[in-house]
Amino acid sequence: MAALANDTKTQILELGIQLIQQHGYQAFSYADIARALHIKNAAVHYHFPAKEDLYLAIVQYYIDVYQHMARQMNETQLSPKQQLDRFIQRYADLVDANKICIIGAASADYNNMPEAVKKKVTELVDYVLGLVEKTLAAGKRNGSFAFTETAKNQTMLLMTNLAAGVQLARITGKKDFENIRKSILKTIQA
Amino acid sequence: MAALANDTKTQILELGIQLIQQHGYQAFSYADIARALHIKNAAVHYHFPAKEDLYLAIVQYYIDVYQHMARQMNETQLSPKQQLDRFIQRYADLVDANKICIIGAASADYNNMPEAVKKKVTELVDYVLGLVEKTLAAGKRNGSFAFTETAKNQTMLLMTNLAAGVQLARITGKKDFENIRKSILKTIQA
DNA sequence: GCTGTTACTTACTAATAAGTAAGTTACGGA
DNA sequence: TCCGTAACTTACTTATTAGTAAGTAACAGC
Repeated sequence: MAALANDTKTQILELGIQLIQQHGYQAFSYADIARALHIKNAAVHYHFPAKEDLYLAIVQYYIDVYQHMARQMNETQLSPKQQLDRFIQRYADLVDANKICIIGAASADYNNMPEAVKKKVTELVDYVLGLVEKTLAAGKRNGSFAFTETAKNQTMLLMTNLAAGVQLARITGKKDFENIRKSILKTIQA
Repeated sequence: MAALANDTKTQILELGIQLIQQHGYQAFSYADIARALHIKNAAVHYHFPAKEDLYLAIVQYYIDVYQHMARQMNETQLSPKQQLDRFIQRYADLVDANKICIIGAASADYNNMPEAVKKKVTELVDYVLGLVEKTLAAGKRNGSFAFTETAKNQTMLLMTNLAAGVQLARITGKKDFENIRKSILKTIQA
């Protein structure tokens, strides 16, 4: 929303996202960000006073992204199948960039988070799960998906396949994610 | 193997495992371990000179655990169904202890690892995947499991469900893991 | 009874972490 | 033209990090 107002602030945010997905929250410092953007440590603190503020902004950014995605999918009248393909493609892109999804990254770090961040993460997860659940349910109704589980359970199966799929691919190689992707699609193919 | 020789060393190792699964590798320090065990920082370095050595020992420890488990399962002639139940129960225990599995934890931290640790992690993952694959294949042969994917692909689906299942449960609550567990079992039930 | 080894402690170091206070520069109104 | 604010930099502090060098106490073997 207001994210594009300030250039440096946006750059910090985007770099923060990248660093979390590539190295984890604990593994990067404000000094890393400052170095990469050719600004000083204190400039990062100017935009995000504490590291917790940056984390919060990153999670909020993803909530915004998925809300935007949901709206766009509605407007463009994408079929449930197309919606799901697009969603899965996001994970394939993560694999190519040697990243893991923020939800997985957040989970690994969950026990170290301040309450405010935990709450935002829960908000994000609930939103994303809800989004996929609606897509799966719609696809079942129009006959393009078939599964015997509830849409909610099928969503959890699919999401865990994707999230841990990118994690596994980091260790064992990209082709494992491709196999998982194909298997997921078979699982719900009508 | 030789792990039980030295008491303090074993305690450091076990505490290290716990800290990695609860907080992640980057989020704990030798000072944390020293404090908890009422020894000095330098004592931890005596047993594991660098943090990398501790990480390596932890991953090796899990390789040993799973090798032991494999041998035991063979000796006690557990059915594939019983073997899988036992394996899945390990993940349920993680959820109860508010931990995630080392493979998931290692994946989040993979890009920060020295090559030697990466290699050991790959060794662990390959071993565990191989173990589950054998169990699924055996279950299919004796008619207790049914699935259309290859045993390898089915293993990856199951493992990603479990690994990300415990991660999800950390954020959204334990009952989500229980639902995933039931759904997994339905998926492969003959 | 001396020697070596194991398992530590004491006492550090250098690097890096997050965070802050005070100053600077540029710019956009009123 | 002065004023305030935004977006920084300079110059710090304090805490914590991994890691080390040197010393010590207990004990086992010869």
